[in-house]
Amino acid sequence: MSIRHLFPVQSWDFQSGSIISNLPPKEWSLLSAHMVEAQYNKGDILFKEGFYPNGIFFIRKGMAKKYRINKDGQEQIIYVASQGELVGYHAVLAEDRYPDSCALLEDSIVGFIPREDFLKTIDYSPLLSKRLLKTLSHEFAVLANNITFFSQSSVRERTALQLVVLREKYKPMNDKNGPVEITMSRENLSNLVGSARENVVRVLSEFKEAELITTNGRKIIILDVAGLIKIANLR
Amino acid sequence: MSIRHLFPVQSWDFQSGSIISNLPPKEWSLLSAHMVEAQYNKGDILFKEGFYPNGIFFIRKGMAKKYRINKDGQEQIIYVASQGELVGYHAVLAEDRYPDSCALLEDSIVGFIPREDFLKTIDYSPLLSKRLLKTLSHEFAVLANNITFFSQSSVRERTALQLVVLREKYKPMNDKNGPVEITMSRENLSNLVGSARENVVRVLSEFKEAELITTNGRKIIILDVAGLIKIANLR
DNA sequence: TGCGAGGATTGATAATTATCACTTTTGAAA
DNA sequence: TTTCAAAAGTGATAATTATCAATCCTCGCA
Repeated sequence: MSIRHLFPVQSWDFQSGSIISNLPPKEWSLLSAHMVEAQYNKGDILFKEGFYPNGIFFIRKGMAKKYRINKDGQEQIIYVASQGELVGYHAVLAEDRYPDSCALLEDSIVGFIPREDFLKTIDYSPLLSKRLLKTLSHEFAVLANNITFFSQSSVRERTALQLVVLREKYKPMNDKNGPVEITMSRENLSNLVGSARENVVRVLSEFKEAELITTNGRKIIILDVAGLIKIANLR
Repeated sequence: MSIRHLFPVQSWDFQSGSIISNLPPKEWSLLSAHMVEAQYNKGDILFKEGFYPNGIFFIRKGMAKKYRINKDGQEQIIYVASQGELVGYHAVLAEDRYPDSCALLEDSIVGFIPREDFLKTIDYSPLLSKRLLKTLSHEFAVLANNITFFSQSSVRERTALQLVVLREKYKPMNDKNGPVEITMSRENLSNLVGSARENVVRVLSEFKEAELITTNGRKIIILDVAGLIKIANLR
């Protein structure tokens, strides 16, 4: 079931996949000349905040979290990147250290493109430049959304929203018919929602009671997206 | 007094001014070919969320807030842009509506550059493209900072941080020696901090008691930046 | 120079969220 | 299967933040 008529998915999604999808052959061969694909395990770290970047990453299969850890060790997940998305390009383009860290949420296949190839392809291709400008500008809108929502919504609303957003990301891993299963630890979910685990768990219990979701072991199964969207109370 | 050794100013500032500062003559003449400069009054609106952009704005003198308003009418200030900064380019580059609104915080002089000239200059100038990519990527880091700080810090910490950030923005309007005066309504300050006016006022009273700040009428005068930075408790 | 509307402040209290302590459940390994 | 460490869930309570109701100040304007 698509929810585009009920919920502005794109307002919460970077759509970084569109940067390289259907790139002309010449561009793609320049970019992927030295691309190395590798298998990663759940929990593996692609890059860490504060380090200088050597290249960018392409998530061919799997899912990753972009997050920051504050001085108290508290983690905040900024974004969940899924299949087809690029990560790690901000630091390269800003000519700066990584502003966040990135770890895999499940076993994944990830391509690595060296910094030089990425920059060279940008120099060669106005199309790639344009696409990057477009995606980065769109990301601004997504993050502005996030800031507003974070500062003005309750834990209950934020949890409902994140479940709706996660549902979109976990869709490709699920049976096309049938409800979407989200396999994310309560710890990660609360770091995404930006609240303590206990609070998020209590909200989940409430949602379960209201039959908006159900659980199977540790998995969260979304039963009523429309209901969750209503609770998220966007506008 | 510079606080760069105490506080990472750049982590909280878009630095969009660097996009057009010292642009080569040819680029600048293309970009500014039809630029119109105008005087605006405090409170005037440059653009509104949801509208399609016709061009970008250059704040020659003054200050503007970028903000979003949620369905309850609650305003969240995303960013305060000051002298020398560009605003409104995200929507043009994303080929989308404005993700936020922008209003002037004081009487200002603002230049308007038509969409077409901006895009044409980007097409012509790899340098401008590069600078935009760099600035947009840097903005990502700033917003990621904001999200983390918003979700993990108390109103007291957030208020201290914003005062430090605002001090930098209000510096140019103040006597080079002497402390910096911030002329911002408590309403705007609390919309920036992301809390109710009353809470922010109480925090200000506490800061005043501790002689970190003082007030003169409605103006806030920063007396002890180092103390505020300590309270902001960054890392 | 005094007036008044809007902005700033304070106090009291309700609602939300964080934290700590503990029990139950889960799922992977023996 | 059985076991057990880690994850999930629950309850009680503290801390923070929001909200409502007043009152006090400021500053532009008559």
